[in-house]
Amino acid sequence: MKLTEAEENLMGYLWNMEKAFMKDLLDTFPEPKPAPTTVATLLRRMIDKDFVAYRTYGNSREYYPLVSKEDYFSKHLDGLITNHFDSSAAQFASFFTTATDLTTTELEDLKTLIEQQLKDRKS
Amino acid sequence: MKLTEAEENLMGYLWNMEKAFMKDLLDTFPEPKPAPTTVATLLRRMIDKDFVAYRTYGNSREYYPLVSKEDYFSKHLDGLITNHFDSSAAQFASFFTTATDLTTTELEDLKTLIEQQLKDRKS
DNA sequence: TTTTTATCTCTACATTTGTAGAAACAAGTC
DNA sequence: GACTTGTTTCTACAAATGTAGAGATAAAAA
Repeated sequence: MKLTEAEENLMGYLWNMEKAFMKDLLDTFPEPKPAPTTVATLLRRMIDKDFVAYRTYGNSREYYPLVSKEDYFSKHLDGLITNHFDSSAAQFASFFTTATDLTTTELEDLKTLIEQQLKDRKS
Repeated sequence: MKLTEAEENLMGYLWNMEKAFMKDLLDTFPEPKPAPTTVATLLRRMIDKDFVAYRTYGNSREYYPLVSKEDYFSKHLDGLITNHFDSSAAQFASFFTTATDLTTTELEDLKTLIEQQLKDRKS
């Protein structure tokens, strides 16, 4: 099961806020804000898909993600790599570093990160 | 303009083959193959969206991509990073290296690649 | 040249997606 | 207690998507 674009967008807010009431979500949307019923519908669908759950507080609900951003995008990436990069994460990585316009500093940071990760594995 | 999932899948074949006739595309699909008219419809929509064009050879057409896989995914990535990683490619990169299960060798290759890229920039 | 095969266009249709009004309620405000 | 506000459910509906039949046609095969 996958989120649609509108749902994914809303989910983005929810990931940032960790948990939120309808009102908070609506506030987060930039103008022009969608109708409250629109957000309600999206939330409902996301609940049906088991991406979101909620706790009831009085008359309203506090929504929260059931799937972490990491897990979600990890799967997303995985699908992308499987379908379009010969299932090779390395191939994708190589594509990524060339396609994105990382600054020199960012590249250096990335290198450090990789070195760190390599070091961690040795243990 | 964006490709839908079914279209993107078909586009994947086209990118691999560089150019292809209807028949070749159909052959590429794994069982159960879609109806030829289904593929025809997808191609037509992709042509309308300017992602594909064709040369006429006799009675049939040789289709080819108008957008490179690199450009396409570059934009895709860009959108993803903008919307969910604070517009920071570095942040995404860091997520990527942890989320994907790169082998040690792949990590080393990636490191080499980055070093190469850093070296290239210095000139 | 009759038949078969491949391809293309047009049309169709069920689902999914994006968006939201109408109506029901509960909680807070006057 | 009547009114306003926030929230939810139900229902709706246009547009996008996935999938493909019917029919026209042209090339290839028999």
